[in-house]
Amino acid sequence: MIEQLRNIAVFSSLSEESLRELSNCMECIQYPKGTTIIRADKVEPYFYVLQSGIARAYSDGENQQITFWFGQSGDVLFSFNSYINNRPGYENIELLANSALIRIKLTDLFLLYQQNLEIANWGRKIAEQELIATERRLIDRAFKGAAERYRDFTAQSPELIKKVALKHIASYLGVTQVTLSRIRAAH
Amino acid sequence: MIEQLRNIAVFSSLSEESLRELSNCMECIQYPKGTTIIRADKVEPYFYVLQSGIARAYSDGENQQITFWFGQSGDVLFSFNSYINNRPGYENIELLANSALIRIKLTDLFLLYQQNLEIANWGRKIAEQELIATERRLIDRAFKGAAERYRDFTAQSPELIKKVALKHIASYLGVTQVTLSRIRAAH
DNA sequence: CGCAACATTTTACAAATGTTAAAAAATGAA
DNA sequence: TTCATTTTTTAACATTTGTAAAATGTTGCG
Repeated sequence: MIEQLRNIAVFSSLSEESLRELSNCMECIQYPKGTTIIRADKVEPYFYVLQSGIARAYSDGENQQITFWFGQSGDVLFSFNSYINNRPGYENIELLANSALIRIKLTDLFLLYQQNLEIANWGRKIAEQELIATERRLIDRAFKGAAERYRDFTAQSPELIKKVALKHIASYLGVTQVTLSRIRAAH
Repeated sequence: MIEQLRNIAVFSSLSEESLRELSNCMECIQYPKGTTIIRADKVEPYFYVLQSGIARAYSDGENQQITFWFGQSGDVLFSFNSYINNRPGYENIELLANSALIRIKLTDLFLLYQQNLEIANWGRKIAEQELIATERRLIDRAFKGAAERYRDFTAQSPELIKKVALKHIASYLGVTQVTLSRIRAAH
């Protein structure tokens, strides 16, 4: 188990001992494509790491559904508002492929944060990495047009382009599906 | 000093002892309106807390300057990329009013993160709060029109509307100044 | 296969926002 | 105050993006 975890980037910096403590709270689970693992308006009690598969987070609006995150192998996956504020979140997360996940109960994880300095700093770095990625997206929206964001996305996530419906990619990029089609047509 | 810190929300959760350790690394400084305290393309060696005053973070584009953050009393203020990755950042931060700040050298802060469990968790929560605020803005851009974002901004930050140039607020909201004027004209 | 369900593209038109330039208003310094 | 500078608004027009609906393409199942 512990050797297997070493191959997952998010765990690679942890010492043998911390990794063992963390692994005591872990479960491996597998879900089929189409499973919704996190629902808006519920407090989600687990923190997940996606070992294999694809996930997307979205929120429902009046007449639209906005995708604002995609996850791939190695990515961490959690309801921000459940994890941070212990409140129901605004995101649904569904699996777009059969997926293998590791999950950790938040109550266990928070206990570790209060007991283990290395794990507390590990949790800090997870939040920091998510933060810098999110802010980068906000700034990219200001400086780059939709066509450039689409090119960047295809360059950085070629597997997602193949496997994810374009309507989801369109809302992730902040445009309608019609606009994305126009971008793609302009080869 | 320590009593003074207790009144600043970001420090309020810390124990007497941790607060003393942290305060050993602190300096109070004052800068006049107009000072640029953090520059893009420099590694910024300090973490700041704004005791009083107003700050804005912006990035320079080809022919535009995009404001993506405002800070007020009690807000933390740091170059994300310096703090998280020890690399030059993409943001400039300038003061829009005479301001009093507390600063902590990052090298000292990182040492504390490796020594003090409570401070490590304090740093984790700071990143988490910034994360959830940033993600909320990204989602708001998808679900709300520019007029609604402007109304929300005026409701949540009435002091900023009074004191910050509208051109900065326009770019913060993701529209041109002309569009913001039109929104305001439609009372 | 052949159909049904769903995804993607295309078209025509509407609405929102951007661009540029100029006018009006506000600000700050002498 | 007065002048110069900067900010904000307004106007006219161009461009982008959105909306709705139809056409085309794709997928999976009986």
